Amino acid sequence: MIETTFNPKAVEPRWSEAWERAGAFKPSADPKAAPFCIVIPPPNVTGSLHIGHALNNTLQDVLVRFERLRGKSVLWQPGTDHAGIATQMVVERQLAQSGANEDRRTLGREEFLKRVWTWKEQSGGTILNQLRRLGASCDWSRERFTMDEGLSAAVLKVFVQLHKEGLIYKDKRLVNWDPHFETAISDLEVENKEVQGHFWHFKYPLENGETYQFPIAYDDAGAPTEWETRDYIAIATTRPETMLGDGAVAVHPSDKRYAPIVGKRVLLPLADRYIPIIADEYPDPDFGSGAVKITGAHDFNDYKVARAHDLPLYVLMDTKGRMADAAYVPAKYRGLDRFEARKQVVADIDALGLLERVENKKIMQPFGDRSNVVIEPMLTDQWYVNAGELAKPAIKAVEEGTTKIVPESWGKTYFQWMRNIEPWCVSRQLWWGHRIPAWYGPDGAVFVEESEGAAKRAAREHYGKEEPLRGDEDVLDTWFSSALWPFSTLGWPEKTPELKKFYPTSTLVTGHDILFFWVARMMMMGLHFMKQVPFREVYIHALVRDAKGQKMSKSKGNTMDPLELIDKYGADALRFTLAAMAAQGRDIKLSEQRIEGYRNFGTKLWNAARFAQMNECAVWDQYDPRSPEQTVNRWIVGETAKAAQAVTAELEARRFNEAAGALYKFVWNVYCDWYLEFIKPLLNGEDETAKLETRRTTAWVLDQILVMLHPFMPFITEELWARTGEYGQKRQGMLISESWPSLSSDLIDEDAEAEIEWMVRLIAETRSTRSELNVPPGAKIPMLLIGAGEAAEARLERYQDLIDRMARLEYSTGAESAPAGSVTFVLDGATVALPLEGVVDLPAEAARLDKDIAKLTAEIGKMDAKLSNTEFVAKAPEEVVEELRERRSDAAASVAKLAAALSQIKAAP
RNA sequence: GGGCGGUUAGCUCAGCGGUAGAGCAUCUCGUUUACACCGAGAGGGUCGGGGGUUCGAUCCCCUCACCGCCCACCA
Repeated sequence: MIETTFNPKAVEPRWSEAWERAGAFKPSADPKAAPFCIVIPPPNVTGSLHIGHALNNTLQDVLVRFERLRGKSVLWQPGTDHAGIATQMVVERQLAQSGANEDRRTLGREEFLKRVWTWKEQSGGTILNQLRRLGASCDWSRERFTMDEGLSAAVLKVFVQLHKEGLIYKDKRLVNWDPHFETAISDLEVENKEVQGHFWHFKYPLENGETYQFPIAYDDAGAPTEWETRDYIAIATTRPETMLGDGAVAVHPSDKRYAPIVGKRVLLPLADRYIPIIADEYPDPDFGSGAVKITGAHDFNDYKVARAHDLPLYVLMDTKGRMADAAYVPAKYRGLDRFEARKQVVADIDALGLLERVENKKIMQPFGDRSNVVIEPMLTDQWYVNAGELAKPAIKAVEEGTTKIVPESWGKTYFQWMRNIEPWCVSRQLWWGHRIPAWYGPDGAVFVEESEGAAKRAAREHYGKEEPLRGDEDVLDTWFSSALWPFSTLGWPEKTPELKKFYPTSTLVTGHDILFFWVARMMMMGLHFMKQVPFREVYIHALVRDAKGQKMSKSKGNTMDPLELIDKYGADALRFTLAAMAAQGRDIKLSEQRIEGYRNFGTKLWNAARFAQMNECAVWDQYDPRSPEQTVNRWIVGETAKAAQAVTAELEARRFNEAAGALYKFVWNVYCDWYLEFIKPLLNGEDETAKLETRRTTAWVLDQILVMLHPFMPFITEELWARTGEYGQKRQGMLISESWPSLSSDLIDEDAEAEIEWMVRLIAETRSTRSELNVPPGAKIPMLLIGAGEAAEARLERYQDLIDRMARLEYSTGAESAPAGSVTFVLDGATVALPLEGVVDLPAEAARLDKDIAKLTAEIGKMDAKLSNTEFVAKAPEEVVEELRERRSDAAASVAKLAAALSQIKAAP
């Protein structure tokens, strides 16, 4: 016997294990089955499952299970990402906390990496196990890691080939430098944030005490009317410490105020150097003083100006962001942290009387997305990928629709970024990651090869003799290996059968936060190395945001932990909620109540199955959905077909919320609320043929529901599949390997549909207009149909047609005598008992009727106005006018009915 | 400064040319009934403001306001 509620905790682990043991997650070997492949966005090994992962993987699993049920050969490729900075950070923190007084440097590179690997082996699998709890049906036997052997070989090959093609090169230019991790990072890893800062106005004195006339007042026409004599040029900066590295002061060539002094020199205070005043298009004459200090080595804009004017570049800081030990840095600043140096510079400028003023100002400042420290533009040697070149085919593929982005609007974002893409800095001064396969000779010549041996051979050829080589110390950006994920996980560079079968992959499911980081780069690498797009479709889902800073007041830090939610409500409830909320829009805010609601939905389904079992509705494998003769059965078969068509279409269109909603409505509002109620008389009746047909239909529909719901709620459906097989015919296999219903439209029986529609309307109307019945105060109203007195009889007459239909549906209890609290009437010779419900509060009913009448009358007035508008009647489609007329007459009839009921109530004692 | 999105019931959100929807919450009534993780009802909305197109606009167009996100070099 099925118990009254579903117990996810007991059931979920059992099925997870059974599925995996049966190999249900492996692609089917059927050569005729069409391939369907999704590569998982590899979570960081350091990660633990958050609600965003839960959403992302639920959607993937829905698609994967859906396509598997549709008979495709499905591969969902799992794995994890080594996450360079994040992982190194975790292990370094662990070292710091261990109290052993060790850090990365004291351990040395080799030993440190050993520790990281140990950590990875111990903890790296956590998140994949958490995904298993969610029910993710990845082919776990194919789990990959971005730093495992095969994927590392792919990275080597890609790097070397791109280098040979000139698409990877080493360059000295300004790069975003993270002084905390002491590494370069890419543009994407920089977050610009607005912070409260200052704008310091300095005076740089002209050489030899020279002066010029500077306009300080203008007339209406913009001509200067007043001048003052100046012996300095005013500049402003948000970063005073960089002034030590200034190479010039720039003004706009059209700026007349400074025209007299362009080409002259100013004294750079503190540094005691003279720097030129140059003319360049870059300064905006209307901003600040119109003059800009040019610090080529510490600002991206200034760098361009400095290069254009061939200005010297002064690198002011070391890798930790401390003032460098360099000849051009005055001794007193050397070794100071950049923020300390800033204070000191300002104080010293002030002491010289050269600080004009200080302004408070909101400024945009770059922060490292991991370290959260201020990023420093630094002049260093780094490896770059020529992204501009690789982007071209990647742009074209989306333009031409070879890869489709869903929802389409994200295409714009993709194009905008791809069309303005900058060289991608791929080297990182870290230890954890793929080491850059470059070796340097004594003269600095570089040899990029897949192994040290190959590099040595190349060097021998180059030098004509054996020379010692020094390997590159740096590692690659984590996203470099992630960019290869769709083909490296399938075995590339080997020519594996999986690669042949599953590349290009079918769909990529991801959040928009990694559109640039990952999706764009997979497109570039996939097209370059495979000559084909990595995936046919990119589905971009919303981000789940924690309601931090939002109205949900009571919260402190209300991030929702999916594992806790699974413990509390079950994986199915969480999955269904996420899918139901995954409308193709923006962000999702999740409420726990919603999950509770969908947990209840699971219970509802569970109890429908319980009902089926109690009524011996056993599965019959010979069941033909065309066979039923009873109206309700013909009707529900049609409804099932409609539901199946809707769910299929919505899933194909990736409207997960619509698919989930269609299932929810069908199960709860159609199958449970109406069908199971309608068949009770049949199941309790005498007609054995009808009874058997109804039982089989009930079981068949339930089966269809279980299959269709399985992608969303795999555990409860699999469990019910097994349970319902216990009392009927034995199941041949597990639900996960069943077949998706394909039910054609000709199963929809319009006559049955019409009859049921009438039934439903009858019942609804009887309920809602009960006040129309003439009943004494305090009397009870029969819920279904019948009242007492003349009005009730009039009603019976009015609904005779419908009652006939009901009779044909055998919607009668056949009770001999009515139980207490019910009324009876005779229908087609059978005595029908109906329960009595509801006490009528007459004054309240009268008030409500008054209100309804007023509302309807107003509406009728509006409709009359419209119908008498000749323009409307002339222009509107005929059916619209006709509909309005009908509506008007319906409303008028309603008013009459209501008025009659009102008068009856008023007449009552 | 560009670009994108949002503003719909008390809350969280769907819908997006043809009589305003869901879940939760609220109120009323109901458990010998598959399910109280339930059932039957009810209340609750000038679909952010203002213009326009249309026979008809929550939906399309323009504009304003507020909120959010992404990109960007204003020192």
